[in-house]
Amino acid sequence: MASSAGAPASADTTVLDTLPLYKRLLYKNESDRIKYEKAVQTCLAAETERSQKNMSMTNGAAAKSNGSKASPSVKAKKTLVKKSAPPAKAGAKRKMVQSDDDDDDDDDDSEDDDDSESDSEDDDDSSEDEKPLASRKKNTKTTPTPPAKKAKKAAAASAGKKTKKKNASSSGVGIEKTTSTKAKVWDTLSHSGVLFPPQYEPHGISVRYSGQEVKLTPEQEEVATWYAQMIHTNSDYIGKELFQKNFWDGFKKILGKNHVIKELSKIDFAPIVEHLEAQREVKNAMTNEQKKELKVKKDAMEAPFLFAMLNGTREKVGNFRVEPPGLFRGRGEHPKMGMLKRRMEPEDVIINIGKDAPIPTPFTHTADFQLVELKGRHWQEIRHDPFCAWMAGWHDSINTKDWKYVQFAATSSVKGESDLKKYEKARKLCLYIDKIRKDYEKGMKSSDPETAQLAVTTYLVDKLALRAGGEKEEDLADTVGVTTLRVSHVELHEDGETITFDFLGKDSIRFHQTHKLNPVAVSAMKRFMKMPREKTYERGGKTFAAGSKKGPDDDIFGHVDPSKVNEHLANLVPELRPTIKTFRTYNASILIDEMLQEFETDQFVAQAKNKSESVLVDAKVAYYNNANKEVAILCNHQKGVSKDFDSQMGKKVEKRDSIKEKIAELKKQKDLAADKKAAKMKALNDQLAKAETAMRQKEDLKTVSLGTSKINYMDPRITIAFCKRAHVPIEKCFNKALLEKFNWAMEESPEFRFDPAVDPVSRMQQD
DNA sequence: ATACGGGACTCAGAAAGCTATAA
DNA sequence: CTTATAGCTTTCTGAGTCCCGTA
Repeated sequence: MASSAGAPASADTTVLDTLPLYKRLLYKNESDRIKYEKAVQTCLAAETERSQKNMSMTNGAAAKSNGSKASPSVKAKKTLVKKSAPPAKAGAKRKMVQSDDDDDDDDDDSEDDDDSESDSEDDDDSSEDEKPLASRKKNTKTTPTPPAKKAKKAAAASAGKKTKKKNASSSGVGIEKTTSTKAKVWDTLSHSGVLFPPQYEPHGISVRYSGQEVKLTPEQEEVATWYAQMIHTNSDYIGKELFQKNFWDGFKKILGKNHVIKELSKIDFAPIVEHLEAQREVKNAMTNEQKKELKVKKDAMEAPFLFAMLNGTREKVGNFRVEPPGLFRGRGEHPKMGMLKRRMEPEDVIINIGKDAPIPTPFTHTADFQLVELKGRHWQEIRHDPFCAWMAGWHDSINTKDWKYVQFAATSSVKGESDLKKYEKARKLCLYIDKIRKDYEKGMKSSDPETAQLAVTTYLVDKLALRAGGEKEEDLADTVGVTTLRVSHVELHEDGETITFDFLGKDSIRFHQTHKLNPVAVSAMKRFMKMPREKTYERGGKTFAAGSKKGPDDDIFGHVDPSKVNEHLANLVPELRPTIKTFRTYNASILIDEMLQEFETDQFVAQAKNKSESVLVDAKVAYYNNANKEVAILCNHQKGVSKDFDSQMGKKVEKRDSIKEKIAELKKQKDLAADKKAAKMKALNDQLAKAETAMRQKEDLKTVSLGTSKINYMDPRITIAFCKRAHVPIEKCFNKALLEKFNWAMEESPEFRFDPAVDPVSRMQQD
């Protein structure tokens, strides 16, 4: 793998000097390069050794090592592996490692206990770097090696609030983070608060009601304009009965009793829609200079809100703009779609800020981005809670239990820290996954229904990366997760192991997949579905009594809920306390880690001989994106098919066909010099290949969204290590925003492995 | 209940592609 | 005829939005 870059250098220049710029950027200096290359070699050798061992042990591993030699099958195998048995494969691999050095592994476990404790302490240390060492040490560790489990239990026993208060009152220094209790986020915090959306500027245009012009008050007009806006943008919501009903309920109140307008269907919003269309045209007609000028004004206006001072450091703020009023657009069949979302006022907003920081002034702004102070107004509350990372918040006016928060941006250090923690937790799950799997494989055979249901749900979480699925109120969209799956959501096939899931998950995104699962789990599910209803509940105004026969709308796993599953996981692995969510991160990361591990630069270069470097890099990136795609499929990250997908696809087909025609024509052509003809042919063939790749990509990614897994699920260190190993500029995989967000991971070494048991660096530290 | 992470969608601007024209 | 360029159109991308779910 490393040999391409390890070519002998001439006497006066180092190898590093001979590399193209993007490769040079990967290393600090020549010795750094050599170090990396060596590490890569070692890592590869170890990997080869392991896979050879695996080959002699298990079938799955044998398939793997065949695959890496017969590269054409790699892709096919990928799909197979992913579809049929990712955990099994991953498990087999880790099992190998563990059985190799059983003693080590036991040590790993106990050391890890300490790790998870000291992890949080480390964080404290780093956040307190500015403080005198003495005051740090005093507060972080009391005894050299406290029995971790004891500390945790003791801490867990005291309620979160209490611990919080205690810490808060302990003169603010050194928060004991021995628990999952919230940690102190800041000592000092200052910021500019929030920016309110512009006040409504009436346009004075009427609607027609039964053909008659009806004047509206500014307040009524504003609401009518929201609706007109959705007509204007041709929104799908407009056609929905529920949307219309909810809108009308709200609008009716704004109109007041005895208003001439009595029915929504008789209102003609056309005049306002026309106005909006005219406005859009004006906007589109703006010259680039005018646009730029506006942008400058906007930036200047927003500048004060962009950053906050957190413990003396300037950090970027996320969403400081208060959400403007409008019509609520729920996802899927949301019962509240179309309801009026009212305007938030300073009196609605709670500010969280340092005691010594100046209290921000509430501002709104004009259409041309001039700040306007909201005089004589006040905030709902000024809070000084250093255990909260938010700077402002307000109650959502639609889902009144919901809160909206102004938080730090994803690129901020606080978010980076919690990101790292999330991935480290998921990584450690690798060390316990065998234990968990053994537990649920045993559990699903249990005759105790709760034990069996806990086991099967955990199995599904591990296998399919499903979400938890909490109990939901009736006034929210009817979506489910693993613990709330209903009888009608699964179809068991004849063979007793194939199962088709079809349900709406988060955001009402359809999960429609067929899998071959563990027959024991499937037969257990069959049993659960035939069991009498576990508990009485109400749904859709009807009461379902416990003890009766289950129907299609009944929960399959009536004995369990997310907290029970999470509790079970926590009891099983008290050192880590993984949750259902941890499995999603774990599964996504381990999948891409293993897929990228199978990429071998040398082999790749050999295949791609006589290709230009940029083509080569493109191909590597395509390999990466394909792995990313598998993760997105695992997590069921989808995107809506754009309205003109078909026409766009049609164009691509046309283009390909026209190239084909040109090739056919060229073939017939006789009166052309052979060399010229060959050159043309090559160019056309390249074009054809490109066009076909583009078509395939477009079709493949028609409904798959890669971004979400890249942002939230795949440990960035895996990607960074891959880029370093394969000599792909990191910018090809991470855009500007992600580079910034994953700043914490950039120094990762090329041999990084997600599984700490396999990661050379983690192993070194363990020795 | 609170706090936060995750999620798809939207829209504007950028990039890429296309066409007409001129050199 | 090829090539370069300008000016337009289409497609892609990223930032921002605002809604959803978990612990």
